Amino acid sequence: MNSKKAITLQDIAKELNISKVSVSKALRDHPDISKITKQIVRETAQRMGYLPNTLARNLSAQESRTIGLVVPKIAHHFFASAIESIYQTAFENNYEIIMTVSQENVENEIIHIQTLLSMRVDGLLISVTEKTKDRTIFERVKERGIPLVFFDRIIDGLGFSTVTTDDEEGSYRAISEIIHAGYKKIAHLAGYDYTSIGHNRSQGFKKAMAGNDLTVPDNWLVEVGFSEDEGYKGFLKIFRSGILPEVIFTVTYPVALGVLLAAQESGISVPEDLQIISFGGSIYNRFVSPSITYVDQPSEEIGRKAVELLLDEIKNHDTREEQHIVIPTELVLCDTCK
Amino acid sequence: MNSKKAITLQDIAKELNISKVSVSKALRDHPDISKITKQIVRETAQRMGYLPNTLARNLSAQESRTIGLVVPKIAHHFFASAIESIYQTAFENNYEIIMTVSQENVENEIIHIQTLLSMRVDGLLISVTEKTKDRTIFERVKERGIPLVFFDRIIDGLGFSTVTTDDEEGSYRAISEIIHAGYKKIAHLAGYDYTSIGHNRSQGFKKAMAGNDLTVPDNWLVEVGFSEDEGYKGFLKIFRSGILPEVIFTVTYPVALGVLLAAQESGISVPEDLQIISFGGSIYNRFVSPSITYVDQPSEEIGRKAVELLLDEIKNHDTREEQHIVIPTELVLCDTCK
DNA sequence: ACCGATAACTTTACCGGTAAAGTTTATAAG
DNA sequence: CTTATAAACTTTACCGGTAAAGTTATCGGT
Repeated sequence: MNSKKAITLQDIAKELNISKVSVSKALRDHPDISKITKQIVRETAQRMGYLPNTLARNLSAQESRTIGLVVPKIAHHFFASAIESIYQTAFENNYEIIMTVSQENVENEIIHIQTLLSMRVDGLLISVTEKTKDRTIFERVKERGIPLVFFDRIIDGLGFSTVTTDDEEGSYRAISEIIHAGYKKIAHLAGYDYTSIGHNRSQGFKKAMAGNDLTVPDNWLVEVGFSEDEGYKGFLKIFRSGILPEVIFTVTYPVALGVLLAAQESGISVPEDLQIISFGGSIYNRFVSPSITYVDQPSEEIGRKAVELLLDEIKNHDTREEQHIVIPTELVLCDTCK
Repeated sequence: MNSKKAITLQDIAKELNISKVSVSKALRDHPDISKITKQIVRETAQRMGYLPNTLARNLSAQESRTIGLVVPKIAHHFFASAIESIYQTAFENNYEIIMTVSQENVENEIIHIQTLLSMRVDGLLISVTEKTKDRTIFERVKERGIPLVFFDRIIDGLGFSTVTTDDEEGSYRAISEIIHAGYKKIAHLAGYDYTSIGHNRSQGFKKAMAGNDLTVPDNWLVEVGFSEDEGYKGFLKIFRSGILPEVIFTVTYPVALGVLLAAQESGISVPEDLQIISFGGSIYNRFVSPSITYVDQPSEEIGRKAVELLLDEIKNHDTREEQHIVIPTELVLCDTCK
């Protein structure tokens, strides 16, 4: 029952008394080989259950038709959905994806990038962890000339292309809109400022507040991670600091859920006593009560664009300039912030 | 800016005026090489940014330390969570995962399995689509002697190991429990009977009903797919057929959400007029209103066990017997079925 | 002084493909 | 009747590693 070694070109060649190169050519429909031989070879390969050895082919071809993907998490609506569309788009273009998960851990991220480089992927698709600051590994990738596209959570200034949502603009418009709806006391559970999305979403928030002559007390601007847990803690920080705002704007959807939970446990009713608005939603949001008003990120589009951009860079290796695609978002009004 | 070809053992060898085999041995800490040389080689490799070519290594070694994974979907709580734990467990054991997504499509599933075999993965981890009936491809895998472990959605009778939840028993106990709580009119949106989970969950349901001398009218037993969409349609089928049951038991959580949505749109209040109970839950369920009583599947444990079992089979290739691990579930009471 | 053992390499061969450069035979052109 | 040309192969070389076998130089034992 042991794994008998797989059929190779040589096995087929021996069977037919021709050279393995002829078999290789026949299967690739090379003009050197006659129609009859091609036919026979194809049938024999089929019959013997031949499957080409991708390792050998890629080693020889010096390309792998494989893309390396590094994401911080899977079980998070935005990523699950973006990943699904990345897989779909790659599949349609005949590329394989090798995905790795950093678990929001910087060391894992580095290990995974190295592993993917070792596997000689044709390009990299990366969304960094919530803690990534050090750029060294990315500079190394740059030196090697491996195409890389960042999506959603990016590192800029390195000359790599990026695909993001309009974090600043989207936040700005969303907050402006609810200010015009009459809310004035707005707090922000922001992402760490050294993360691209943390910084940009926070910028949009600040601009909207400043543009409407509203000030934000220090303890209404709290830096947190991107998880539910962090939202929970973040709410308590604001709650305990004294005065509760009318609205809390959160950097991600899980953070909003954390706030919701912490508020409920603290005896604060949402949306009666407190409004929540988040950047990013979830397919489950419409079942959540109260459903949270959110800035919708088109996750599938981000995934698709990221793959397309990367494939473009892989093909037009030397000619391509770095590109920065920004995908517009829109505010979806739900039970909160009415 | 083009991708300059990567550093190889030969490059390091030339730099140091030794043979590439010595470099290879030095980096692998082979006893043939002196301490001083090893030191120099390591430093030089580091300095030159050497990363081993996994393709070449695996081709030569005839093993890849890679597991092929085939799942039907990602953006579904059970899978997102199981996948995350599969990745984690593989990472801890120094294995890479190559995941592919069938999108519940049988043809894709076959293509992906072939691709993974071509990539010479050391083993396969598969959860089949909701439509998979044909066993041919799995028989081929068996013939090749490649270790394969099915998880959650399995095909049995082929001699492969499986990791599942106690679908039948879990359903049986859950339904028995709510019968004892006083509910008698219970419908079931079942999965297709040729799927393992569809069949087993349905069996458990039927046994519980029969065991309590309850009959199930034909139109209260509807076969559907595993998605929200299917739940929506399934509810309408029951709703339009005349009499509404007190409880609808759904084969998956997304199906339950579909029922919830369709019920609400049809003017049926949940949980006042109708109870829902589902096999499988979601981290978001506690935010859903009404939260749905569900049979909890330990998705992380399933993922972890599946990887461990597969690694075991990869290592003890010939000696291992097929194993069938069944992981117990428990009923989690929420807003429905009180 | 000679022999065998050992340390520290080097050379050769192979993994399973593909590209490039032969080789043979039939056929068409001059 | 040569000779160039094309068709249909075969041979050789290479991709970047690793295992196995071969090569030196050194050293201790007798």
